[in-house]
Parts: sequence; C-alpha cells; structure tokens
Amino acid sequence: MKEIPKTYEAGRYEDKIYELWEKSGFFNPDNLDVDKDASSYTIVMPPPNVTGVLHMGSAMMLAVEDLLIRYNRMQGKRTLWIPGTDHASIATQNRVEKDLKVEGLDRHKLGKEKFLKRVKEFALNSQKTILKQMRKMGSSCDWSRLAYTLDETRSAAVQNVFKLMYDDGLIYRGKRIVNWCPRCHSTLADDEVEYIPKKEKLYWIKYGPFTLATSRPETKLGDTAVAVHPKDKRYKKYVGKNFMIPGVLGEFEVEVVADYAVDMEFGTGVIKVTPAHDFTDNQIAQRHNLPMKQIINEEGRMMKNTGKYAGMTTAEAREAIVNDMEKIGLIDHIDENYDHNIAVCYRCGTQIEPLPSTQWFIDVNKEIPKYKKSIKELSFEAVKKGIFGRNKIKIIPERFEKNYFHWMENLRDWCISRQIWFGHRLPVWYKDEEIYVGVNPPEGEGWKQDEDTLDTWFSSGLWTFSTMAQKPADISIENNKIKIDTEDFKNFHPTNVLETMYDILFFWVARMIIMTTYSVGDIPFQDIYLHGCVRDKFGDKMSKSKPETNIDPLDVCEKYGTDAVRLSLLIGTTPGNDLNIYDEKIKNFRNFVTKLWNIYRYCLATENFTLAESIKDDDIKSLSDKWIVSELNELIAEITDDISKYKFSLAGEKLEKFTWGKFADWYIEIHKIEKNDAILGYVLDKILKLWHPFVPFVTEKIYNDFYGEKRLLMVEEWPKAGKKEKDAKTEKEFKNLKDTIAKIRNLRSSYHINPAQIIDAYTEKTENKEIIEKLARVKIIEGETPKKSIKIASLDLDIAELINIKKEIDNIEKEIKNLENAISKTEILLKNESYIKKADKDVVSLTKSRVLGYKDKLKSQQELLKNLIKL
RNA sequence: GGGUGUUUAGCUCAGUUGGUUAGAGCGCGCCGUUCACAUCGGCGAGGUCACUGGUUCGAGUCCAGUAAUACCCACCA
Repeated sequence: MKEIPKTYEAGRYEDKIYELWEKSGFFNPDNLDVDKDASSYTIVMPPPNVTGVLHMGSAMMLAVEDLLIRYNRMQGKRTLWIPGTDHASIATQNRVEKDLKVEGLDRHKLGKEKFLKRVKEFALNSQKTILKQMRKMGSSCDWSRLAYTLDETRSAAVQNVFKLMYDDGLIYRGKRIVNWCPRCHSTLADDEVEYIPKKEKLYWIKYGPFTLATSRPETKLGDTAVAVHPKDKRYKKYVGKNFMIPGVLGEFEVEVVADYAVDMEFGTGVIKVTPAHDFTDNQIAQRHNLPMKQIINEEGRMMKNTGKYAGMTTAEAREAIVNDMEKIGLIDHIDENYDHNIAVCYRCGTQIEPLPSTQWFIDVNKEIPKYKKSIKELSFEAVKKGIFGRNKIKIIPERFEKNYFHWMENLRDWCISRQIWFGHRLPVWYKDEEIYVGVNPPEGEGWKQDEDTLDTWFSSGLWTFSTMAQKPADISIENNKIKIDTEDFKNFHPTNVLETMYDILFFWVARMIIMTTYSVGDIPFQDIYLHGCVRDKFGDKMSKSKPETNIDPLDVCEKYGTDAVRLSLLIGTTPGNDLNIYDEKIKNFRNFVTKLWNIYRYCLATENFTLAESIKDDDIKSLSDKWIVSELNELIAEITDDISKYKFSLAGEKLEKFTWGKFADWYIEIHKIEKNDAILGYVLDKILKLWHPFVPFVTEKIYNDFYGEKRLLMVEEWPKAGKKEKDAKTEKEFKNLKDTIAKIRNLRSSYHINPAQIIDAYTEKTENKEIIEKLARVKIIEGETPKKSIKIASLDLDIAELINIKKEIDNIEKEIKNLENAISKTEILLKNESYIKKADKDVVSLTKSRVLGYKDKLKSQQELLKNLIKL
C-alpha cells in the first residue's frame, strides 16, 4: 500500500490540480472533446471591481457559480463561464485619489493624463491579484474569454448602444437637480450624500392667500408655484388658479397645483415650490410643467437675479430676507426647534446645495418605436410574464420579484453622465452649437469630445452580451438593433443564470435587463439567483477595520483548504439570506474533507481496490449491499433535483449525511466483515462525482490517484439514479439491524460496560450474526437458553448482573407510555371521519402503517418488561 | 415615512406543495485508541418552533394582528 497521509493536505495538491484542469482545455467549450450539439449552459461572471482584492462575498459568488458550472458540465452540457472585471469608475478613482493624498498630491495637481495613467496601472495591478484569487478558489471559467468593462471590445459596445439609444430618441441632454457640494465643486451621487439630524428653525410665512411652513425662506425668490394635496378639501378651490404673491422684491406670480407628494399633515398642508433648488419641488414641477428659476450659483451664493441679496451666501441671505419679511409683516411665526435632516457632503461635511445642472439622461418612459413599449415596460414584462418569446425571468428567492416590480414602477429617468475622469467618455462631440453622436469622431476640424464619462452601470449593464464579442468589429448596429456577430452570441446568449448578491439587484441586475431587452431584443438571462451577504461571527458586515472578525478568503483557503471554504459558503445558507462565517465553521467542514479523505484511505487499503462505474445485479449480495445501493439511488435522484432547483445547501447536507452517517458509519464498518469490494468501489465512485461540484479539489485528487492524468473527474458523467424503487423491505430489515446494535451499544454505555468486554448473547437463530457480533461487541451463542438475561430483539444478553434492573424497568415503562400515547393519538385520528375523507390516501395509509409500527415496538417493549420483572 | 425579511436546542442555522414522536453542525455530559479517520469513534442531555387570534380533520409551515430585530428605498417643505 502506498504511504498516504492521514489527513488531506490541501496546500500540497490544489495548485497542481488547478493546473491539470486548465491544461486540459475543458474550461473552454470550444475544446474539441466537447459535444458541440449538446445544449449550452452559460454564466457570465459578475465582474469584481478592480479596487483591490477579493473578499468573502466574491468567494461566495465563485463557489456558487463554479458549483453550477461543474454540475452542468458533468451533465454533458456545453458549458461556458465567462470571467471578467469591472473598472468601477467612481470607486476606483476614489481609491487612487486616496493613495495620492498620502503622497501629498491630488488629481488636479497631477493633471488628467498622468492621473488616468496612474489609475490604469492601479487597475491592472489589482486585476492581476483578483484573477489569481479566482483560480485559487477553483473557478473553472474560460480564461480565453476574459473581459474587462473598459477594454476595447466592451468600449465599442458602449459606444454603439449609446448611439442606438440617441438615435431612438431615448438619450437626451437636460437640466436636472443634482447634489452639489459648493466646496468641492462637484456633483455627488445619491449614496455619497450623508444625512445628519439637526435642530433648525421652521418659518411660518404669509404667502398670498395662504400661510405655509418652510425651512428655507431664502428660496422664495425662486418659487414658481405652490402645491397642495389633491384630496385636501381646504384648498380645493384654489387649485389651477394663479395668484400674485407679495415678496421682499415685490410681487410675483405663482400657480396652485395639486400633487400627491404633498403631506396634508405637515404645516398648513401648503408648500411653496422651488423647482431649481429642491428635489421634490423639481419633480412636482416636471409633473405640472412649471417654470424653473435658478437663484443660487455653484459657489452657493445668491445670483444676480436676486437684487440686493446677490452675492450673499444662502445662510446670509436667509437672515436678511427673514428680516425684511418681518418688516413688511410676512412672517407669521417661527418654530425654533424643528427636527430636521440636513444633507452634507460625505467628503467635507459641507451642506449640499441642490442645483440644476446639464446632464445626459436615458428616458425610461418614452415609447421605443421598434417595440411600441418603453424601457420600463419592457423590463417590467420580462420578469412579470416573459417577453420576446422567452419564459419570464425567474428570481430566486421569489420575494425579490416584488422588490423588482416596485423599483421598476418608480424608476425615473436615468442620469448617465458623471463628472469623473476615469471611465468611458461619452461618444458625443461639440462644435459651436452642433452636437454629433457616433461611434467615431466626426470628420473635420474643431470638434471637441464631451468631458464627462458614463455611469459605470451603463457599461456593466451590457455585460451579458458585450462579453459575447471578441473584438470591436463584432459589434454593429443593424436593423435598429445591436448585432453581436459571433458564434458565442448564437450559442450562449441568453445566459442561463445570473448569480450575484441581492444588494446590486437594482444597480446592476435590473440595468442588464433594461439594456439587453432594449439593445438586442432578448433577455440577458433566464434565472436570477441571489445569494446573501457574508457576515462575521456576530452578524456584522466584515471590514478590514475589524481584523479580529474579518476573514480573508485566501488566508482560510491556506489554513483549511479551498474545499472547506467552499463548503462553509454553500451549506447552511439559503438564497437571499445572510450568512455568518467564522473560523470554527470552516474548520468543521475541513473535518468533513478529512473524513472523505479517510474513506478513500480505507478503500485503498483493501486489496486490488478499484473504482467501479457500474455494478452487476449479482454484485449485490447481502442486506447491507441492498440497503446502501437503494439509499444511493435515492440520494442521486434527490441531489440532482435539489441542485437543479438551486437548493445547494439541502443537497450538500444530504450528501454529507449519506457520506458520513450511512456510508462511513455503517457500510464501511460492515465492509470490514463482508468485504464486498465491488459495492465499495461503486459507492465511492458515485459520491466522488456527486461531491465534485462542491469540493472539486479533494475529489479530483482522489480520482487522479486512481486513474492518473488520463481521466478527469471534472468531465466525468453525472451519476444517474438506478431504476429500482426504494425497497421498503430492505429498509425495514436494515433498520432493525441498526436498532439492535444501537440498543446494545446504548445499554453498554449506560452501564459503563468496558468496550473490550464481549457480552454473551443467546438466540435460537439470527441473521447478520457477524455484523451484530462485531459492531455491538457481543458473542452470539445459538441454541442455549440462559436463565437470567435481557432481551434485545431476538437476542438474550447475559448482562443481567451488570445492569440496574429497576432503572431499566423505569425506562421501559416510560417508553411504553410514550408509545401508548402515540398509538392512541394516531388511532383517534384514524377514527376521525373527515380526516379519512379529506386527507390524501397516501397519507392515511402511511398513518396506518405507522400505528402498526408503534404496536410492534410496544409489543417488544412489553415483552422486555415482563422479562425484566421476572429477574 | 414607505417597503422587505428574520424570530425553531446554549450558539449558527436547515425544515420542499400543510401530514412520522421537529432536524444538523458546533458546544455540553459520560465512555473510548477495537486502527481508514482523536481533524476520530460510541452513548446521552437539551426545543410549549417570538406572542395572540383565525382557517383546517391536521399548522413550525397558510392568513390577520402584536412585539423584537435586520436590511432596502425616500429624506420631505
């Protein structure tokens, strides 16, 4: 026998095994040995940001996707997993700016060109690390198709889609309110705004026929309307009318509109509408076509059109205006302690100033001529009822569909321009008043490209189809649609499943649905599988600032092996639910891998052991053989069903139970007696295959030891369940055998009978004699009848001297009581007419057999009791 | 303010279309090197399934409400 280490030393084998896989070429579905006529299975990997290194969440994503890919590859599908990374414009630029700050630099000092060079270097470096880490996790993706959201081909996709949308009239340039930081001179994304609770003053001012409450009286100079709730009876008569309102700069005219955004309970139920300097007001203005009047500039100061207040900061202007209003009697009263959230810049803490700014937008409500539907409607239908002849996109878990619909219904025009340097430049050129939009710059002198870049989700929204192109020329506009002229697109699009964490369902997943349905007239994927957030031991988010609970996937892969890490991410978690992870948990799964390894060691130690892909009928000899084969058949059927329904945790648990609790604990123990190598080799062969998608390294390593490099487990066929139904008789007989052994063990344990002591057991005749003898450590003597003994099943154990009879009588009486309870409960149920009438027939017959089982048990317990009392 | 989850053993969590006396791992208690495995084996203790009501022959599972807790969206004059 070869010298095999007692434990599986992951670090010794993992890299070599990965190399073996990669060299085999089977990651690539173009491999000559892959059946080209087989149906395809495709996943496009959510591209990790090139902002640093892989975290536990990415490890989760890779574990789930690799499981799906390996499972389907073994199912004989033509399987493709496309890897990639995301340039993540804002996040990456911020990250590099942080580095610059440490060096006492900033991007303006460095200049755009040098800065971009620096970002590019950083991104490249970080990408290298990430790709290495993906390999370490065992990801069987096709590296020949590696993509990057900012590479040439993906850029071509971005430009083409932009042009298509522009020509369809969906992309427009317009003024919108943005979060503006007057100190940083920059727009802020919504998630870059922080809200701080603060006590402020609330001014109740007289406003023509109304009195209303406001916290920003200085914006009165930009008011163009007042709004009330449509159902507010108090103000119904004013709606639709215009009024002249007295103000500090004289009278001005406003219209009264009715809008549901107004809260009747707040203040007097009337609000002033300042479309240029408030988000809600701006929306109201859009709905009612109200004019917009800007009065605050990018410095946060009052503009020239504010007369004597021009040049003041908003705070100064507020004080001055309130003063003046008081003088002419426009102030009703002032609340001093109004609880209020103020919006500040996350970088410098300066209060942000909502300002109108020129940006590019995608119109989500406009009807697209070729589909006669808007973007919103297309994306809604794709999930609601299916579109373009496809089944509806299914979200797992289903409850997220509700969130999706809610989000989609409330979707507003998507602002796609960003004042960021790193990213895709808009394919827009200006020359004087002229605007040109196109993939290539226009001919002629004097054209200047727009300085803005695109929202990073614009390019990642194209990901499922842009990754199907190999070069820029593969992408074109044809018949008013995006055409990807490649075999990949024909073979692998739409993809089967999009797997990611639920937190980017809206940011990204929804945008892929939007961009793909619009651009190529198809869905991007059929299913969406959402995993939860990987948290630390206490259920908190992991972060590098908490090194005591933060887990680096590479560290634990090193420590416990990648297989153990994968198991800890796959078992004990359900889709959409968060999962806590910590060292001890991973260690437990490492222990399981060791168990699997030792099953293999045991097998190797048997003479001439070999893995068997199949067995003949007469290989099944004993009760135990019948039992394990029947259990295995059931397992294969269930695991296959579970994985196809995305129930990985359940599948893993069942596999674990079978491998450890049935195969190792019982069958292998019995094999030591029966030595049926054919069955042993058969079961091992099957469980290696079933386990492979979960723990690819250790299973491949074992397979490799048997077959060498000629055969790869990775591309072996997924097991098929045998035809035989589960055999109830075998099941019952084996259960009796197990129960007999367990009861004897139980007695031995209760009375501390030395494990080395062999107990005499008398019987007239017994089956499976040797198994009971060895596993229960008894000696079976046939034909004699002892005077004093304890009866277990058909065995009379000579242990009467060793046990406490009274205690045993108590125990058995308790058990008898339990059984009687169960029997009477079930019999009452069986007498219930409506139960018999309404319940499933199968359920009723099951209940009947259950009662019989109880009665059997009761009988044997009563006999045992009689027997004990005699002693 | 609006929405969506979660609540099952000391801990972390499973529990499929409602149907055995509700499960696993860890932890805990007792015993143990019979050799594939002490990263192990054997045995055991531990739960009114958050609470209240309803539907049903039958509820951990479905419905309504309550409480605790987490997250998402909006940030509002």
